[in-house]
Amino acid sequence: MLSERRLEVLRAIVQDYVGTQEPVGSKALTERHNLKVSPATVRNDMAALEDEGYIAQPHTSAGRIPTDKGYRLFVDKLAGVKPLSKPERRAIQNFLEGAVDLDDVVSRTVRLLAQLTRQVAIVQYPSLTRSTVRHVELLLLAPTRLMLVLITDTGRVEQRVVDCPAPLTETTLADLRARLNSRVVGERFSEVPRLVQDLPESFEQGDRGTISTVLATLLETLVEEPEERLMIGGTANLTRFVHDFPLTIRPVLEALEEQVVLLKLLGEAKDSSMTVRIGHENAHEGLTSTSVVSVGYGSGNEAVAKLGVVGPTRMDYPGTMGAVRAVARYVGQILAES
Amino acid sequence: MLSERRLEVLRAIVQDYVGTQEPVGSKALTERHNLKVSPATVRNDMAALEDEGYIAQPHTSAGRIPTDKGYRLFVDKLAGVKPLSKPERRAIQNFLEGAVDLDDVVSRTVRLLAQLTRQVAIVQYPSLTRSTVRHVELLLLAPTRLMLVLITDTGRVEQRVVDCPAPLTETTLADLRARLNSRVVGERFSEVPRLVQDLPESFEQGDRGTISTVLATLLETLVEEPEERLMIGGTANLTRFVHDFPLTIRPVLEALEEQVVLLKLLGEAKDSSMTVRIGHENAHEGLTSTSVVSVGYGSGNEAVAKLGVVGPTRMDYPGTMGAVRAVARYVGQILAES
DNA sequence: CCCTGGCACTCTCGACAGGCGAGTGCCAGC
DNA sequence: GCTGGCACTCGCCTGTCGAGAGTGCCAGGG
Repeated sequence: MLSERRLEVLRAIVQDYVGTQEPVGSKALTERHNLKVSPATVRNDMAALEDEGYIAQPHTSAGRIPTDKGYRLFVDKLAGVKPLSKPERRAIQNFLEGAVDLDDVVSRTVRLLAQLTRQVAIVQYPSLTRSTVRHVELLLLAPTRLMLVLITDTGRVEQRVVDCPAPLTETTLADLRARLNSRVVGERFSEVPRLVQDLPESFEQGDRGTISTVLATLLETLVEEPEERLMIGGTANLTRFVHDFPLTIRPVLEALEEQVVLLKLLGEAKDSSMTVRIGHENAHEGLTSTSVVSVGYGSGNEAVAKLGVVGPTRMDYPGTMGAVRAVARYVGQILAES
Repeated sequence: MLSERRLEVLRAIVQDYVGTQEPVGSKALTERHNLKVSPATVRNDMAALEDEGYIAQPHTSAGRIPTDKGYRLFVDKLAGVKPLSKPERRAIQNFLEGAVDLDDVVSRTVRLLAQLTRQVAIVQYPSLTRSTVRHVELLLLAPTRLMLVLITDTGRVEQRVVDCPAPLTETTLADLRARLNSRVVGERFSEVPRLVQDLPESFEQGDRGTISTVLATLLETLVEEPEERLMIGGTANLTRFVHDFPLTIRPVLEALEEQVVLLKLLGEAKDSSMTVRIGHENAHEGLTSTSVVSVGYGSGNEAVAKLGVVGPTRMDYPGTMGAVRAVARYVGQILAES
């Protein structure tokens, strides 16, 4: 186990390195933090920390920088979550309250998060699986073609065009619409398949094929989660780290374009509490020099989706975590109101 | 007026520079293109081209590179549009046909365009103003709160929550829904205000306020074009130009995050034909070292939106224009079918 | 009149060497 | 167990130099 002071030294190293982006030496440490010991002592501590793998030197005789393991310890034991200031919280609330629809909420959230953390922000759209049905609409486009519109309690809208095997009359359609809605409105998506299972049987023989087709499309939309969508923003912030540049930024931008990768990233943390994945803890190899801070958000107690930021491992963890948590909280509120 | 051969020299310079990304000298030119004259002659031509402002040298005694003016001449007079190969066209069609809804069409188009051109792709969602109404749906969420859903002929869906001044019954709502749809379905957005103007008068006194509120929201959605949305992709391609790097990429990423800027960018070209804006021709200062190739696309003869790519001024114009044109054409087809 | 080969000049780029300074590890003393 | 001192290492910066590429100009030839 590391002594109290050595932990203190590690904390100082992380803080200084995050601030200056440069390897930090023993002398600078004693000057900037009042550790009440001499540089020589700190050097001994640093040697110990290096043996344990918490810090490393880029080259012999340069200062030390934290390793992934060092950041991990810092986040777990040494850092709190820095709460936002009153004005910041007011600003968040004001900014989010102006949103007119779900797309707008998400896009505002992304911009806000990117601006607050000065990093790349990722916001997942409220997930379908945990949502409930608000309404299902069916529109006849042509005798054998109709459009299915699904509206969820989170305000999300999905639509599909369905080609029917046989023509359908307006009356049959109205009938189907009414019965369908009376069964599924207010229900969770996972319940829907069970609830509509026997619906075709209550229609005339000739229409059953069509009804089944429509229902199949509906279930597809619900179950397959055809696109767990998300929005990202603040990619320009990547350019703030000009040092190790093109090498780092390229794979990150590529990873960010792969929605699948990002969804997996957000999905990896099982529960909805705040999660920090540092450097190589991220499975995707384009992101091994970045850290991901994510948290669930939702309209009620339960999280319906996640949001977070991606930044260099050398990020201001307390500040970032504070911003992410605060934004998630307010977005939850906004969703609950609408 | 420039002689035939000098134009040929300019073309050669542009082609070589686009290929190699390096200033091109007189000797290399005569070797790679059979100009049938000596390097010395080419040097004289180059001096003339430089006097006219079509090319420039980064430093004394380096090769020449084209200026914005040079690219402009190249695009206008010297370059054709390079048609895509059969397999490429097949691939486009196959890829786009798999789309399930409008979002999917747009997202596939973006990815496709980014991949084909190896540049940043921008696709605007089909615009509301030129669209027609397919259906308007009204749902009662609470006695004084309803949701308005607008579906356009391009498959786009907009929804708004409306707070009513007075409670509304299901029957009145059904009545409104029916009358509203019978008037506006199939009509252009610009016609709608006129068509619904006298609608409140046909309802009972007590409901008129509510009806007016609903209609006002509808008109707002139609007219204000509250969000001309678009999607971008392929930003990782920006990192292919590692040379002048952080300086260039930063403002570009920032500009790309500003949807307003991009919409203006696409909107600037008045008609829907292929437009190329080179370097400083772009109003936004973050984009002065990039070129934008854009074209309108639509389901019928008329364009409903635009798409294009953003890349460095030193891009392969014929190839890029070919890809952009082809993609626009196929997207139009897909939209027309659905 | 235009093209051509030759020549001197300019300028960038990479390699190399030397000096500087930051930072370290170790040791003896308190 | 902490501290000051000291020798050492090594990366970075600077200046110098030579090579190479490209140019502009000029005189000669078709």
